[in-house]
Amino acid sequence: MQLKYSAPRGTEDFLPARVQLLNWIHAACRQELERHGYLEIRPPLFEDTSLFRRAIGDVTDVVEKEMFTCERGDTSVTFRPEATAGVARAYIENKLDKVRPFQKFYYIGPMFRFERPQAARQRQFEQVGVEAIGSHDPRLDAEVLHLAARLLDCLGIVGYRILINTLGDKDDRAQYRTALGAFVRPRLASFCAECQARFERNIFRLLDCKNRDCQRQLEGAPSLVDSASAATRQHFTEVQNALGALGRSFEVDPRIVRGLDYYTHTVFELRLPGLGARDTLVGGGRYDDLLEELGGPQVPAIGFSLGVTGTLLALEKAGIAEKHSREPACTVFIVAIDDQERLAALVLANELRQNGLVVDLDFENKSPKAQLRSAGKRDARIVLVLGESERSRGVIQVKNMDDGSQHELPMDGDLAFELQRMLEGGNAGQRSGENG
RNA sequence: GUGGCUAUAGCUCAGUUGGUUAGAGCGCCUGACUGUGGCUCAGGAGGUCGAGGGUUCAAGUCCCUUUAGCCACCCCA
Repeated sequence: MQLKYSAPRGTEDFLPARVQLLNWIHAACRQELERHGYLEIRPPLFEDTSLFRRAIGDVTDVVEKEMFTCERGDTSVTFRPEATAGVARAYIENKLDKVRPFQKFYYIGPMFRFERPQAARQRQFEQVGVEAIGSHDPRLDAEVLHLAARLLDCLGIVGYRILINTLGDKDDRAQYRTALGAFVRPRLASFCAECQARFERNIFRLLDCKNRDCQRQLEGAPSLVDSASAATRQHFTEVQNALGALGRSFEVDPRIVRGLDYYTHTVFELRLPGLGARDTLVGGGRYDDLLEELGGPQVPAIGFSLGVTGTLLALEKAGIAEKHSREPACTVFIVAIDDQERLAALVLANELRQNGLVVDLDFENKSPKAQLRSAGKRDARIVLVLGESERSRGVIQVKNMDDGSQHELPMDGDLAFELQRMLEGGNAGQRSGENG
């Protein structure tokens, strides 16, 4: 069983049943996002490599070792590892600040990161996310965060934790970097090797090290809020108040620092325990300086993204995935008894389809019995049987698959209308089993 | 980039201390009086046991290499 070709590492074929599940997720998210006034935006799947370097940060791992980059002559483009950079670029390029300074966007689509796949982690993966650009209002932070949680709620995911923190502004971070450095330096030797490297590279990353010993070392470390400016502290407090007003419970966790360089002030994660290596379903935060850094206007912004791969895993564990993974049924199936009727069946299917019915028929030259079986497997609610005796009399057998009853209808009447009536009137019975 | 685990039919897996034509369940196909599904019964197709090499009279079973998948680290949705 040696296959000549297989899907590239870290990619996945979504077969029809799974696509149903994805579509359901998309639809549920879309509805909730649009209820909150977010409009869909679709930047390209790849951008100039330099955009990501600038936006995400040159020394982040995402940029250093996870980019799918394509060089062609003197241009270098990269498949987007995340969407914020592209949306920010689009906002700037289209001068949206002149049109309507405050705008709320959402996106749904694939992202690409060249890394080793593992649980809930693929090289091509999908994110649902939002970017609200043009407001520094702490109520917006709360809305965005609440919206992230709402998406999980709408999908039926329960038991997630909301963790929030503030990274303050540039000055806050500069000051905190010094304070944290002063705390860590004397005991640096007792941190893990990776943390020792992080100490030079990005000291904040020490805070979310998974190593227990490192965490213990950090007990009593200063937190950013302590040394932050009054304005930063007030913003953070107001975010928390607004969240409370929305009825969201959350935990303030000073170890939430996020790995992308553009974050400022409010950052947050929604975590669902028990998912494996990556239990963060949603990550996000403010990025008040990013647009300016990319050469745009000085406008603040905030966003999040939800990882669909992890969400799929969560839905499977919760037993929600299965009932949204069924292949769609065809409502009418046409059985041709003899070869003479096969062409007529195709033509009839075409007519019924044009009248809005979901119709299918046999393409494998199966026996009538086998055709019926196919119809049953496809969950057809009505089977039309076309044989010689029907043809000669200008009628067709209409079989109700739910109760097995059968009657004749004239071919020249409004067959589509009659079938519709049967389906709507419940004559063909309700779908057995599931409700809603 | 580093480490661990796995690799047998379409799917989920059994395969005893290496020993005759490699099994099950599900799925698929066919049939059970002429043109009728779901249930039942009967039958059938489908595997060079991931690939390459080695040990042996004999290997799915032991050893080596390799590839892929899964999982973990890093990092992150």
